[in-house]
Amino acid sequence: MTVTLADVAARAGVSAATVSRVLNGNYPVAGDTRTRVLRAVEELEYVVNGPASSLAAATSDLIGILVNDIADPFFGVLASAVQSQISPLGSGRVQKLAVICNTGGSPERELTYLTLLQRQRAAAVVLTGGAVEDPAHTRALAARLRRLEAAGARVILCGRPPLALPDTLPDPSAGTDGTGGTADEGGEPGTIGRCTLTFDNRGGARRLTEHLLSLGHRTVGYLAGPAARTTTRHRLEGHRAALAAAGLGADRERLTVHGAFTRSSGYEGAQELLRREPGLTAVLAANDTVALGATAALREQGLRIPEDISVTGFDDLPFAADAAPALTTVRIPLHEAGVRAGRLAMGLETPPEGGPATVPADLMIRASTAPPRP
Amino acid sequence: MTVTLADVAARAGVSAATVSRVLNGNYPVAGDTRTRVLRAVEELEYVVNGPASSLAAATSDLIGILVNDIADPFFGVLASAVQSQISPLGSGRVQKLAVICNTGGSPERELTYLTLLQRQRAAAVVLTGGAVEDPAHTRALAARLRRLEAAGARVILCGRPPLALPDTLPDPSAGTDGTGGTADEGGEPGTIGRCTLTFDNRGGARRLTEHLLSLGHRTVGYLAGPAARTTTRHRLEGHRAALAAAGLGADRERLTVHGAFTRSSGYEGAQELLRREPGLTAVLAANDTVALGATAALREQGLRIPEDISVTGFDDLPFAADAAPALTTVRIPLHEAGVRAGRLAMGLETPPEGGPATVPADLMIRASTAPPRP
DNA sequence: CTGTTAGCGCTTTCAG
DNA sequence: CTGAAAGCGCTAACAG
Repeated sequence: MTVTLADVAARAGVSAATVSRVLNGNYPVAGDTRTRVLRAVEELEYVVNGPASSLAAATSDLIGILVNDIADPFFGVLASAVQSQISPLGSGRVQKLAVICNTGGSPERELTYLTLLQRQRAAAVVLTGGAVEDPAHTRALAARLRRLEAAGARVILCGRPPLALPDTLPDPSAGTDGTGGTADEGGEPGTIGRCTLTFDNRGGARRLTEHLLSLGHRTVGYLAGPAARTTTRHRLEGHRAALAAAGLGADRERLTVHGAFTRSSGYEGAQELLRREPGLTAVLAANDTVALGATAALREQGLRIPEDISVTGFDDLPFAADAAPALTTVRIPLHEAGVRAGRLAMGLETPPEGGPATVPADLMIRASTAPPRP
Repeated sequence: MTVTLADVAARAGVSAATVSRVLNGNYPVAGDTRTRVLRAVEELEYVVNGPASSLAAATSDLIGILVNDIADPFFGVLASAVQSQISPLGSGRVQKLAVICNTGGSPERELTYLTLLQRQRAAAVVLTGGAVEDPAHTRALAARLRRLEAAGARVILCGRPPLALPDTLPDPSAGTDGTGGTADEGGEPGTIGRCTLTFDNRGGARRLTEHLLSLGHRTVGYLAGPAARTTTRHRLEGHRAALAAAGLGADRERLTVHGAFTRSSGYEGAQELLRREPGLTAVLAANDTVALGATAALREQGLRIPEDISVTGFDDLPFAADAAPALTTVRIPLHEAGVRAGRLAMGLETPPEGGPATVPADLMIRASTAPPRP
């Protein structure tokens, strides 16, 4: 019923092999034959059978992108940027399709998707956003990624640190030089995460906190993300490092509230923070979305921003600059990072020399922060 | 090198057929044999070869989702909702993968992606957002979709009207009853778009405009989306219908500026509108993002919102309620629509009876609109 | 430059 | 309930 290569070959009066060659353009074919084949393809409205060619060629043109939730602009921007490097508009015909996987932050789903992608023989897999910090999961994840790499897939980590496996690596220090060993050998330790782009979450949070301190704030609350995630931990560490440097280390637990990376979590968290410490003069949120929720809650308490209380976000998503007041935050160049990840996934770029590349996180001072009231 | 079905079969001491059967669970297998096979699968870390099974079974577990740009929350929310219905967490094991395709609004890319998806033998294709209105493109699109359906893929339109092909259909009226004919027969007219969810863009825009008129506005500008797109046209039509009903039809062209669905387009458009008509008391934007840009531009001109000028959006994206002032807009239940589209794509739900289903668009009156100054 | 020949790894009748 | 056998549609040597 459906037209196959053989049909095209018959119509063009050539062999199937020849048709395959003109279609893939990876082998010399006489210009004349070529046009004849192309015409037959047109006339028959022939469309290659992807699964069949993937099977025969042992490759596929799918690239997996794991995200927490594609509805979250953080991941949307990242995924869109990755896409821009692997999709049809680009240079040449090397076009891959992006399989977007919503993990919802669930370790099990992350693993499930990885298996599904391996099943599809994905050419590459991009894991975005922070990782769940749990030894068992990390181990399982490393195993899956190793298998994926052994199967020839490129693995790119974007927004998370390379996998730390102290208890699995024979010699942890060996992995650091970054250049040795091939991914094809499977079990090779230190291999996973060679293609890594980490975000400078720690540095960004530190600078953000320093900014607040320099404005004179001394009683700052922190709306942290979900526990056991690298993003949460790193941002929190940066924040506390800055406080500690200013001699403000004490009382940290009381002024930290954990929650999801959502607006409602920010809304509730801000209320909780205020309940614990009515004298709060600033609130740092885990990200911009959380900051928006916090802002709403604080306003409802009759507080003006930034006159009565300062608020900061993180990520600098598109809406941050348009919030009122415009949100002071930390800009992570998500688009650029995504583009880079996309290029790595396509093999257009070589993995960063000397270990993971760090994506900068720059302070964006806007209108939501000001000195505390005297 | 890589382990295959045969390896598993050998290890379990059964035939390949049996392994296939337990893996697919679509055929009775003795409980004992079953566990033996499953154990072998575990031990060998066997992962099915997707392309091979797709080839053999002539099916694939990919579902294509065409979006303008996945970084745009409008599409992100939609795609996420579709995902929620087709992905691993759900009921049963029927898990499909979502291939997200950024068309960037380009007709050519839309067609290219459709071909790519057909090549992958996608089980379904969901086209989201407005369609480009160009006879040639519509014709080409219809042809592609028809082929896709003929190849057994389900085609779902989400956010656009069914394909209008007056010049191609032998009997346009025949397609309207919606129930006749099977998609499998190919050329069947009236078939395409049977699985359609249209958004009530016209009604939403009309209600929004009526709201402004009822507040007393008489000089309202309109920041329309890109020309030749159904979304743009329908929203504009609704807007003008409301104006006409109020006897305000004249001078429309002058107070309408077309632009992209972007913030910068809103920013520039608002400036242009103000240049053309300094006495403007309200600006309706094509969507929330455009409204944000317009708001910024108006503020820079020293105008307060809503005291000096009212602004409205469209879509009610998450950030609309958090804008300051909170944006009056029209809520399109994107999540619900996406869920429905996902279910249709999975064949979990039957196509809407009696033609395209209309997704409502409700007015959300918030703080960005108020009566004009006397 | 082109044709022939084997498979790629799985599913699926058709017989047991 | 299980096995044997015949492809699914394409690619990739290998000869010409």
